[in-house]
Amino acid sequence: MSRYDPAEIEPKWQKAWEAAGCFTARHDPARPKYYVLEMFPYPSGRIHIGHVRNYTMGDVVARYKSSCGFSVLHPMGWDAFGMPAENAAMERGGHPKDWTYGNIAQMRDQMKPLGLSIDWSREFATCDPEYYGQQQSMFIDFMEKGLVYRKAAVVNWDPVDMTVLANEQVIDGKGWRSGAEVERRELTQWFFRISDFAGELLEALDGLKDWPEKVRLMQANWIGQSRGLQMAWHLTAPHAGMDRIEVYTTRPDTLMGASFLGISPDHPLARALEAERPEVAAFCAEARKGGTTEEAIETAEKLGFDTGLKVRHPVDPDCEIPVWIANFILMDYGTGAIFGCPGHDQRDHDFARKYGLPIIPAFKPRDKEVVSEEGERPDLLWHDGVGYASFDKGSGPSNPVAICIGSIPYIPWKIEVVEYLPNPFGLTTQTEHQPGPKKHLDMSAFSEATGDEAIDAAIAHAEAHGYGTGVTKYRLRDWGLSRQRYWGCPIPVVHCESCGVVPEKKENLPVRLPDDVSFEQPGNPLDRHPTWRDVPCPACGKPARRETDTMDTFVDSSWYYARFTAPHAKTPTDLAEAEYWMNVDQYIGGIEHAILHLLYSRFFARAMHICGHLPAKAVEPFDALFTQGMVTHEIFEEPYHIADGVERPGHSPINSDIPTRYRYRMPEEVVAFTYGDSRYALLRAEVEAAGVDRSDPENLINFQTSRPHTRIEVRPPAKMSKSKKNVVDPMDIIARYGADTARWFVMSDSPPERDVEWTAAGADATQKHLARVWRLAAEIDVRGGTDTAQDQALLKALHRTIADVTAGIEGFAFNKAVAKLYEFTNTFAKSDASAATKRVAMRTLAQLMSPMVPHLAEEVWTMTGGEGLVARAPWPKADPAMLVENTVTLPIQINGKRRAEIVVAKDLSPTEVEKIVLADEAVMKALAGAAPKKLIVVPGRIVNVVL
RNA sequence: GCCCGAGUGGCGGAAUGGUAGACGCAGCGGAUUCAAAAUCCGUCGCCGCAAGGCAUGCGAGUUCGAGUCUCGCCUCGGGCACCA
Repeated sequence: MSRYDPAEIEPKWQKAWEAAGCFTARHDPARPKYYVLEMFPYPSGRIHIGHVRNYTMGDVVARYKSSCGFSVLHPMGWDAFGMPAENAAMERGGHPKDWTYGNIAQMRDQMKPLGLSIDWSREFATCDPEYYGQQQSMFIDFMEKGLVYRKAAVVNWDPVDMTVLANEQVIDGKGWRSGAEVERRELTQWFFRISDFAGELLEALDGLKDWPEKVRLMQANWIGQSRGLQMAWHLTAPHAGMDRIEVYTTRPDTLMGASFLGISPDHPLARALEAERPEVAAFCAEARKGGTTEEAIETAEKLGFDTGLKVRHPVDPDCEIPVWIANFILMDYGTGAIFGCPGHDQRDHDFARKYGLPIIPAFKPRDKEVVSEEGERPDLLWHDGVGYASFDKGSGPSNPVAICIGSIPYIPWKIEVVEYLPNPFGLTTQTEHQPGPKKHLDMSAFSEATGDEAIDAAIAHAEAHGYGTGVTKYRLRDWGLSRQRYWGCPIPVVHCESCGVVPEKKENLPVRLPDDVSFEQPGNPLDRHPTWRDVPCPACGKPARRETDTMDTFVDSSWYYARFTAPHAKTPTDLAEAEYWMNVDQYIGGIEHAILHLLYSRFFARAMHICGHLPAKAVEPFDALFTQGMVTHEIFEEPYHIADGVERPGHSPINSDIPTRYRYRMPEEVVAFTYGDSRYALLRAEVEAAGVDRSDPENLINFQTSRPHTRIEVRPPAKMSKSKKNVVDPMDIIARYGADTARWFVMSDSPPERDVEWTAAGADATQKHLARVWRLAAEIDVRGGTDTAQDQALLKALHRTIADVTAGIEGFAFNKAVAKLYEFTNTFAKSDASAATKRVAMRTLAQLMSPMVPHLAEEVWTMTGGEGLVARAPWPKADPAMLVENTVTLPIQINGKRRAEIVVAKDLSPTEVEKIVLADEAVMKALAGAAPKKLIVVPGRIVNVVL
């Protein structure tokens, strides 16, 4: 061989690793273990470049740790249940199972040429009955321990297709296929009691030292611990057997600003009124329209309905305030009822202004003025009707102090120190005409209270006067796991008229999904499958019905890491194996999983421990977490429309009622280009058919201009996702350049935690570099240097590189490790050191490169006389003696600007440095004979002369 | 709307509060070659002939010194409980 030929060397070394069993995880009590895991993929059909990035990172860690002497577990599996398989069955026919296993086979074939150090003997898919049967067994254990229960919960309901929709299937509040306005509907569903663990899951975050701070923060916010006041507001007249409304608030200090009480449309009182009065029913129906996501609810127009009922203020029973039903109040949060304080809450403020409810301030900012109308205070600057006492010159407003929206006072929470006054703002007249409380909490002791102190004081007041209790609540809700879909793990219970809900007997597990199902109608085929659905009761034997809901796919991914420690055990886990391999030492995955997947896994590990499936040490299953950035790409949407029942390309004709529709196009299907400041895309097939010369954007824009109605929308880069079709197939890079080029390419340049927009430019250059390393190795004997005097310099650079690359890999700074390897390669190429030394240096370089480019590394290792496999060689150690520098270059700043530099002995005393600095030409010139005002010497780093 | 991030040359990016732009890509100039490919050498933030000045999304602040710390904005991305 006379050149670098990845097509020849890559399969060769992959066979060698396999023959040597390099990657088989061995339970070896004599050695420390290291478990590295990348979040397993959904088998969409083809790997994309994001997978290559993710799995190469894990592979670098796995290979590095293996070289460091650890017994490494590095497994791979498939998160194989979920909606895309059902969608494929609906669109193209076929069975989700065939589609899924076909995709798995394809993706495995695509991953293997990457040369990942994966123990494929542990591979499984979550849709394997062997796996989901163990999951069902654990579900029954969870039932026994009271970790699972049923209750009513809302789903997105498509009234035309008569089916439950996932949030993803709700687009602008409408069903994705039917286009019908989605409703919120209640169903009885299964729940895990994750909220019982809220406090523990929150506290344990502190122990996760090797998790990114931002992930811990996101989880803490998600769990959302709050200290607040729960209290009863009594109805002036009992209604439907209810005489009070329980309200929870995190802002009890604003109690005196209450001007209305709001309840959820699903509150028992609202339900009662709904049954009595058609206008309430009509309002509640309207309020239930739209999706169930928090985003949809928060951003929907605020709607309210005055029930006519009134409640008494807990502090001032003479004060009666109205009860409204409002669409932004969720039954799931708190008690499903709030008191509205429009003076200090933006949402309540908007609501009050819309419906003409009073806005009553409870406090004012200390030492700040309150103003009314825009224009009254010319010394203030105004922005959107809000006055600001100070403005920074330039862009935006800051320091909002004097607050007024229109003529209505409004104080946001940002102000830390507030002043609670018995009669804030002197609004006596206003309260006489409006139903605000006339008695006031005496908050004068807190005239300089911060928000938190005032909240504590208000809770203390409520408890002392017996109208409320301080409680700690969590935002975290129980985990609804029921899905009304086929392609998921069946919930192993049977509904019996006499026995109720009965778990399936464990010996009958797995409850297998039936194969004979059709997806021609919407909805869950299990519901329509009598021979699968109708079974005898496991307890009494009478005819009964299987549960037809399946489990959320998050359940599957909440314990796969534990299953990898004993993937074929006859129980969910094998405790001896779990004891050795757990925890996952390094978990790697996308930031998009920062909250749900990781929180569910943390809960599941605890539940598994309670049921005896995991040792106590594994309740936090992931010791260290790294969240890699996403690979993004532009999204292309092609317009089309349907006229007279026929699909036609392009936008619908102007002035027609026909809607323009869009479909996604893959990057490879379009020619994208920039013209002026805009991005354009054309269908590749059309450009090619028309024979347009693509080398000049001018031609492309002319082609576009000739057919404006077909303009493809180019959306900004977003996470690669199959549903948006903005995925790039890495297979052609691998086929053309080899796996090592693909691996080196994704590890260089971008820091792994950052998102990258994919661009293929540079793969050529990457391969050139690898070929250069190969050539440098091959040429050592032919053109080997002769100057042994240079040996020491080369070795010194080598040891510096060992230290830097090791630090880079340890710190997940792969791009910096790669940069150091480039640097050393340049040093090596220029060095005229002896052939013997060069051989040693090159062999070590191969080792340092081996986690990223393992095939090339083996080849170079062998060429330079390395024994055995690099994969088995111990990681090189930097000799501390070789890292010592004797001199250092100190930049000299004059007034903070660099003006000169000096080279001094590394340990020269500051006093000596000062002497040299003061004698420096540039410094003397700047000083012009005067003494410096100040002279700062930072040993080993910098000198600053202040004039 | 709420929570969490990110923003540095033409591009990807580097920089324990201490020389902004390591390293790579692209570009430009040169060597080699009949020519090209490949390879090698050099150059490369912006303005300026130069001295020098200006530069890390925008505006303030702290500091001898700020890409880095603080405050306020802007833009983009992720998550928001049934996408995985």
